[in-house]
Amino acid sequence: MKILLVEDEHKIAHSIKQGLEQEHFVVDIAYDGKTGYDLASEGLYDVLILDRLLPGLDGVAICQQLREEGKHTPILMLTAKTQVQDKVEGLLAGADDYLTKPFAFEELLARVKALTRRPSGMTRHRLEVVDLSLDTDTFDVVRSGKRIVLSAKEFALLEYMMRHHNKIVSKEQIISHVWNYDADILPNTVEVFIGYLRAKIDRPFPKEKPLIHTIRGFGYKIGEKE
Amino acid sequence: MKILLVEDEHKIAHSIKQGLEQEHFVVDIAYDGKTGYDLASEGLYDVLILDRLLPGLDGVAICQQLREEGKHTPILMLTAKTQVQDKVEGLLAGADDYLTKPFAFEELLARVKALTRRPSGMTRHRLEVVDLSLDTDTFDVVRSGKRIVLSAKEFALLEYMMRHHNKIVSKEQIISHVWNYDADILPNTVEVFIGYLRAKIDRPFPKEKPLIHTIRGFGYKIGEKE
DNA sequence: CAATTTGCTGAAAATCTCCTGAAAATGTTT
DNA sequence: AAACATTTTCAGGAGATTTTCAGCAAATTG
Repeated sequence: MKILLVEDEHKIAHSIKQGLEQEHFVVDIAYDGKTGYDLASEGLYDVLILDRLLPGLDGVAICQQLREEGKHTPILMLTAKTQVQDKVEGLLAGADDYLTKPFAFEELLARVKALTRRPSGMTRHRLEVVDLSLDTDTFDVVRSGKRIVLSAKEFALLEYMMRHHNKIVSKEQIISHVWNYDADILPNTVEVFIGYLRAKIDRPFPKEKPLIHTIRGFGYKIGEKE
Repeated sequence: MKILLVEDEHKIAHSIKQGLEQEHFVVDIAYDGKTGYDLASEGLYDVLILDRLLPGLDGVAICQQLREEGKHTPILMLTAKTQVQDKVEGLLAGADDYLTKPFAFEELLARVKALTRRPSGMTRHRLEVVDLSLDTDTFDVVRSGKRIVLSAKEFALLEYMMRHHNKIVSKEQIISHVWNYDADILPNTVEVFIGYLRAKIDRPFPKEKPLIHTIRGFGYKIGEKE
């Protein structure tokens, strides 16, 4: 789960980033509206957190522009003011939720989670593929009743693949969704992590069919067949 | 938005119909598989909701048949059991989503909405020529309901030809579009790959007319006639 | 009907992709 | 700072794909 945080106050930005990373989100920061907009429009993020007041392009403007382009990434808007006026403006611009500063981190977290959950229906924090399940709330990963312990990156990779089960995902897609945008990662790194996942979720279950498949020349796929 | 609901239990069918109508969907009901299939194949519906277990033709069978005919109306499958086997079977048959009974109506609604949303949100990347279809998103290639596995270059070549179906494409055009601009490729390489494609998409279907045609002196063409 | 061109095909050669063990770099805990 | 875990790069090799080559068949030309 990748989040873009657009916030000009470095201190606040970093503390939020850190908090979200402890919750296993991948977080990129943009310190001004322009770069924020540029990054957001690539469409690689699952949630955007926009500050209402920003140097250059402000939160509402970014929001509006993205919506006009047909992008509907969930947006959480942060604002200093409590004014009803602001809230209305933000929602009109296309924001999905609103949070007034100062706020408790827990509150931010709750709303971000609500936004990430929304597209897949009601309360859904569990991904399942055949006999493998992954819980994005508790970070439990279980196959055939057995608990599996994963590292942060392994978890992020598996989550991404499970969100796209039965679809082929290329190494490039994986890199841009699972790693930060400024990370300079070789395709081989993905291969290595696929290897780690196989060692943990396929090899220990020789009775079951393997779930991770490589489609040579295209990428990888998680699912039962092929 | 028009929905076809194929469900033999009248009570359930009506309560679902009523709920969806409150959400401004237009809902038709078929109480058995045969009529369900007949109605569905007219292609007038935006979403199909199929019960897994039906008198006569069951949900999976309907699903399979429709897909083989190249119809890709989004399908939501309802199944009584939680069995992994069932889910897999349904998805293999070509369902887009499934829901296990009993379910909360809200959940059904959420999924139906998700299915109706998809076409507007994401453009279906599917190319079709007669009974051959190629999905540039999932990389699935299917002819007459049969999956065809292609290598990366074969896929790229077929994609290019299908984007220009019924048009003649020269070997030079193919080279410059399917290979990198700096690749130094002999025309014969294209001939070889055309051979590979024929072996995979024409030869295994002797009952159908071949789709790949050589126009001596000019190039190749993909399409029904000539 | 020869002579030439164009395309097909089997098989060899060249190249590329992916996997893996291990080392290096980075991060975390104690 | 040491011990440990995680992330990332590197290098070698197995196997699949891509590309070339060479001989043959079919069409075209004169």
